[in-house]
Formats: sequence, structure tokens, C-alpha cells
Amino acid sequence: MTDSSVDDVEALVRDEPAGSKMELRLWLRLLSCSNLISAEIRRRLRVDFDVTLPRFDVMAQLHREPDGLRLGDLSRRMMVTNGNITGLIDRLAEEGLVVREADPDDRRAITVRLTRAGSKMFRMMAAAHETWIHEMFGRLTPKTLDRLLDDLQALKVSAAGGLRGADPE
Amino acid sequence: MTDSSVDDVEALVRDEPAGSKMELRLWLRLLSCSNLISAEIRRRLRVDFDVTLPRFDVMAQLHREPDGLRLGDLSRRMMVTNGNITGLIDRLAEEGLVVREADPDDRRAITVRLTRAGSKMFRMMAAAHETWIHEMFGRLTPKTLDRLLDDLQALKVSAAGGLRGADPE
DNA sequence: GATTTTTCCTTCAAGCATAAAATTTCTGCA
DNA sequence: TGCAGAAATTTTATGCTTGAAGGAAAAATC
Repeated sequence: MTDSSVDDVEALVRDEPAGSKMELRLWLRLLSCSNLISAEIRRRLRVDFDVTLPRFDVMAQLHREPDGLRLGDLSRRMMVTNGNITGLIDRLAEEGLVVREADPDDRRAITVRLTRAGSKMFRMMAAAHETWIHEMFGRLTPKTLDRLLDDLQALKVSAAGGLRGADPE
Repeated sequence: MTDSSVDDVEALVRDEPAGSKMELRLWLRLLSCSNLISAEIRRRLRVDFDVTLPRFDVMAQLHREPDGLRLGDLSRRMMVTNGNITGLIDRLAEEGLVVREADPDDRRAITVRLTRAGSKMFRMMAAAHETWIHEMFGRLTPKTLDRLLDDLQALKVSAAGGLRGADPE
């Protein structure tokens, strides 16, 4: 048993309604930013390229690995479940954008990579995507941008430390 | 025609790979924060209360309106489509947490409100939710918290201005 | 070498979310 | 009055996502 149990008790005893409300507001604001932007990106991917965001994300990962990725690696990188990846790759393969390849050394494993068509398609989408991001983020000053990058990193660390079952070390 | 068209041209002509990369990094970081936190909240809602986040969100809206809300208002507040709300309310009604009520003045409209059981359930979940948020956001200093609140507001404004079809005024 | 455990992937059932089309009801207007 | 159009909701088809269960292959253990 470590000091963490003491911290827990203190956290339960301490009541700070003001601080809690601020934290809640921040969470809601973060969520609305994220949703606003991702909804717009989804919309543009659909209208301009007839592609969904998850498909785009898969292709982005594969584009960085010309030799392909195992399905398990893909699901870990995208932080989604295995079953999800199976379906996404099914659909992308139907469209001829990716191919599944058996691993000669491990018959359980399957490697996926972009086809030539998939790679070409991704490069077009990535260029558009970058300009979209600039349209939406471009009104931030470089200073604000830097600050957000830092502060969100701090938030990420804070949140990761608050995960249930997180190791307090 | 305003000065904004001039800005647009300049934005197109200007090429700033460094700035664009920073913007992309910021977007990915924002997304990973948002996903990390919302995944944890979803997990805890499921484990502790056997409830999904969308259901929790609906109940949160209804809890603020004891007289109930029309389905259309609900879908606008939650920024989701009408069809989505129909299904969510179906399921919540099956569980006895909300009730649909016909509007006597407008036979097209339907008002939804929390039942007593739904209200009780929501109050329990909301209390837990607040402590979860504190566990994840509590390591941020008040200064960082304020700064994030401001900077995310600026991002929201920037992004809203970059929506396709957005009025440049 | 045989048995257990782990890893990798797929399948399944349920729920969430969207866009587009359909239904019912109301409103405005000629 | 009659009727065109708008508004509120539902339906439909499709796709994403999850958690849990299952099967096949590899690795670890005895």
C-alpha cells in the first residue's frame, strides 16, 4: 500500500465546488471543439472524396508504413478494437485501396498495406486535409498554438494519471 | 465584398509548412485528449451504472428542464440528428427513465421528460461523473485551467469561422 | 512431446450516428 | 376554402464501434 490511499481520502474529503465546475466547463468546451472540428472533417471527406474518417485514419497509418502493418499493430495505433479493424479493412479491401497479405512466418498474422490506388488516393486526401486544418486553426496566433500544444500535453498527462487502475507511480 | 477575400487569397498564396505541421499536431493532440477522456468516462458509466454516454447526455439535458423538451430541441442541443434522438429516447423509455408526452397544441410535436426514476438515476451518475472529471483534470493548475478555457474558446471561434459555407462576416 | 497459455484475428449482437426519404400535421396565402 | 409549403418526427439503409465469445496457431511450461 502506497501514499496513494492517503491521497484518495484527501480527494474524497476535500470539497471544492468552484474548481470542479471549472473542470467540468473545460471538459465540455474541449469536447465541443473536438466535435465541431471532426464533424466538419467528416463532412468534407464524405462530400469531396466519398470516404469516412475512420477509413482516412487507417490509410494515414498505412501510408507511413510502406511495408504494411499487422492488424494488431493497426488497432493499437488507432486505439480501437480488433473487431473494428477487421471490418474497416474488409471495406477498404473491397474498394481496392488496401490488400491483406499472409505472413509466411506466422499463420495467425495478417499484414495490410496500401495498394497503388490507395496510396494515390491518400495523397490527394492528405493535401486537402491539411488545408482544411489550416482553414480552421489558422486564426490562432503562433503563441496560442504553442500554448495549447503544451497545455493539452499537460492535460493528457493529468488525465492518464487519473485513469482507473492507473499505476500511481 | 469585404477584406476577407484578400485574406483568403493571401492564405492560399502563403505556404507555411512549419505552421501547417504545428496545426496538424495540435489537432491530433486535441483529438487524443478528447478520446482518452471520453473513453474513460464511457467505460466508467458502463461498468458502474450500465449506461452509455449518449444516454447520460440526454438525461443531463432533460434534467435541466423539469418540464421536458421537445425532441427537436433535444437534437439541436445535443447537435445530433433527429433520427438519432428517436432511437435514444426509444431505449430510455423502454428502461422507464424517460416518458414521451403528446403536445396538446401541436399533434406533430412530442415532449420528453425524465421520470422520477430517471431523475434519481441521473443525480447519482452526475455526482460520480464530477469526481471522475476531477480525477482526470485535477492535476492541472488553476492557471493552466483558465488558459485552456480561453485558448479553446479562441480555437472554437477560429474553427467556426473556417467552416465551409461559413459567413465571413 | 504433451498440455496449458497466450497471441492474433474473426464473428456476433447491440448500440450509436448519419443522410435521405417518408409521414403527419400545421401555417400562410390566394 | 383549398392548397402549397414548412415543420416535427419516424423510417430506412449504411457504416462505425464496442465487448464478449470463439477458433486457429504459436509459445511457454511441464
